[in-house]
Amino acid sequence: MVFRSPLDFFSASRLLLPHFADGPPVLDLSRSPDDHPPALPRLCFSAAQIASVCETLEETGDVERLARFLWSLPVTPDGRDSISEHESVQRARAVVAYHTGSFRELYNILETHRFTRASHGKLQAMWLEAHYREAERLRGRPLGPVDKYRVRKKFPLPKTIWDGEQKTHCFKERTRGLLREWYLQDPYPNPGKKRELAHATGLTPTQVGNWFKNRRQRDRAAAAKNRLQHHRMCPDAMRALISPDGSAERTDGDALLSVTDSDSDLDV
DNA sequence: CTCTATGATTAGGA
DNA sequence: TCCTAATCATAGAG
Repeated sequence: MVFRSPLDFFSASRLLLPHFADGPPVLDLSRSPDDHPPALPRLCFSAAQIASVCETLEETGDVERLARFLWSLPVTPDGRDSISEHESVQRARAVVAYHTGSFRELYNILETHRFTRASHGKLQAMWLEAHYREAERLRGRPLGPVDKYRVRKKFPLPKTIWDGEQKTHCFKERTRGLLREWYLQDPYPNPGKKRELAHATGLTPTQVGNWFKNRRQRDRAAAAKNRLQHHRMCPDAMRALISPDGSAERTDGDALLSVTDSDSDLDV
């Protein structure tokens, strides 16, 4: 036995890293050709240790060193060895491929290994960024939101890094009805009320907050538009609405009320 | 495709 | 921290 604990191995591997080019000692362990995992403690231990090194290097963001470390590992092309089976190792390979611009390799890694939910966010971001960059290079100018949308449509996330969860584009009608009711009663709910509403609608408090925020913003925008339109149609009447001292404070408030019915809320 | 509606995110202020 | 304004993202209608 070479290393007694993960920490031993890790600190050793950090020291040895520059010399790994000729093969780290830990890899010289004899191992059975394949798939009978007789659960040799030594074998599993080593692979797990390598995985742990990958994780740590990935966390520190030292991609250079991570790349060198991966380079030093024995690689079977099909990636079916006990080392490659560790998610951390595949994730590390993906990170390195991404940072070196080896997008083909990145896609291949992401498509051919199943990753757990905890990795999904980061891997999804890399998948998308890589495709954006390729598309960007192809057309020679930065992508706009619509271009990116098309790229996402063209290269859907592989099932290996996406559990199929979909963002809801619209809340349920009942939910929106509840939100509207509460909004009319109080457009600025305190945190307690937000939580209550969240519970009643099944949304998160943040979603409730977003909804109110968007609603206020869109009411104000519609109010401003209305005001402009009225102003154009009958400037004199509008002037009459402005208070005698010349301030226009009132118009905001009453426009705000008038707008709620411009939003197809016929059913509240 | 464009336009619209609507949920989410971000930057900056009080 | 919560707010606003601006903007992004995305589904659906036309």
